Amino acid sequence: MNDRPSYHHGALREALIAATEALLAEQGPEAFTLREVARRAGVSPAAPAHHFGDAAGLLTAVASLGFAELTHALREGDTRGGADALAALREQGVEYVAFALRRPGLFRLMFRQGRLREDAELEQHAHAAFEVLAGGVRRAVGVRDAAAMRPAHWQAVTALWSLVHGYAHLAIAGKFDPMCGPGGLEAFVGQGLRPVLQAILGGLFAAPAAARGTRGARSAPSRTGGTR
Amino acid sequence: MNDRPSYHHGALREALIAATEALLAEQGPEAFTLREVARRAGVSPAAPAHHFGDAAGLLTAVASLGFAELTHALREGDTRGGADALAALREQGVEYVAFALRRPGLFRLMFRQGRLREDAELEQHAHAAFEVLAGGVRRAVGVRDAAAMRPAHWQAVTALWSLVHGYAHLAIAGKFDPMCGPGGLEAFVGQGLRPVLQAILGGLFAAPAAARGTRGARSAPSRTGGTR
DNA sequence: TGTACATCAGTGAACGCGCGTTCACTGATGTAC
DNA sequence: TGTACATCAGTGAACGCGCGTTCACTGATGTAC
Repeated sequence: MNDRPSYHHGALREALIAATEALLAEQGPEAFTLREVARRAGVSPAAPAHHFGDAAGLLTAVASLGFAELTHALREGDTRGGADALAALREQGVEYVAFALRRPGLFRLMFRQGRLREDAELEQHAHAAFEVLAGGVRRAVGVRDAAAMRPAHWQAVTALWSLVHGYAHLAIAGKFDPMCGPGGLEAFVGQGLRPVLQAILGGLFAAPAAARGTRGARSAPSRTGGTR
Repeated sequence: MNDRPSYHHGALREALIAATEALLAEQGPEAFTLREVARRAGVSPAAPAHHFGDAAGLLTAVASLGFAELTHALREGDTRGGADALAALREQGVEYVAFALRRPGLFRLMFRQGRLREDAELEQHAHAAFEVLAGGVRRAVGVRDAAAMRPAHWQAVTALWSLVHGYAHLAIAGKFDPMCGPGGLEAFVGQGLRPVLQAILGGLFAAPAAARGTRGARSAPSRTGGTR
């Protein structure tokens, strides 16, 4: 099993993370075992313990990197949206779903209870991703910081997050396949997600229902004209 | 192990399903094993095979019942909404999330790939639940049947489904806990979900973006006044 | 109404499996003097 | 510049575990005549 030039691996930590990501991509979080990852890294089953303690430690590190990558993607979407706050939110949503479809196994791991351990770095990275979204909502409603957000603003954040999260989950689970038609899932998402996000953002930020809480929605001019 | 009055159990099939549901409720789908369920039913590990073939068979049967229960709940929401099509959709959404929070383990099982086997009854029950939602959208846009639905209508269906699905998943995963404040998750959902759904429905069904495809949202009167 | 017999629904011991983790160990590396 | 030695990062055999499934079996039930 040891056909390395040196007795030591040299970069085992990184190799184990890479092997885990590959396994997640190929077979999902259910297929993860410490032994399989050690096998892929060409190392004995006991070796990972030196770097990650146990299986949960390794998975937690990988999930943490996943959130960092998601944060990066969301920021890119935000930037692409430009000065139009709603367009920026919309592009964040597109990036969220694109990330999940690009890395379905990793995405599912990131939200899997039980396999991850409590970890300060993981929580920090997860929070950073959330903050990009919350920041986008703040820009859209003209609120300075988190302390100034009112319940309706939090509701808008949870609504947007829920929408893209659910969309990603259902798409990964193959639930949209029967509706896809020619072009497959990719075309379906590409054509459907953006306008839907746009419409929802219009409803969320233009109607009194979202801004005031439990009052009913009334006619009101939309705050955005849409950028495409 | 056999302290039953009779050698035969009498209603083992039902007992196994009940034991599985209890296990799902207590510890989630990850904790499910055939042996544990047999143990809870007071029966030998080989007994379930007579009724369900194998572990996937039992889980599939349970998931199937879960979809039937979900369908029932959605219909109740639809009815509660009354003649107002958007209110009916909104109440369906509330029911969807309520179901997931009431039976988190079962809900997660229902959307877990890998643990379920392909099964006609499962698919039929899952489709029935979906059809309640799609039917609600049809009523809202005044379309007769599935064949008459245009892409924008399917987009509305996927948007609503995604929203409540993601909301349920994130709530179950504890992601909303930091935002809950006093009253906990239940109050948070109760106060936040309904108005958000209302606002989103307004955006989805009033704005040209959702109705026409990729055009931007424009100012338009909301189609509903809200019922609370 | 009784009896023979097929079928059904369980038992419980045993199978092989892969898992995470432990253990004493050892080769390589780095550091102090 | 050498040398002793501590520390680090691996090995690989072994541990006990719980799993799903198999197997020959047996007790109970139902049916045909």
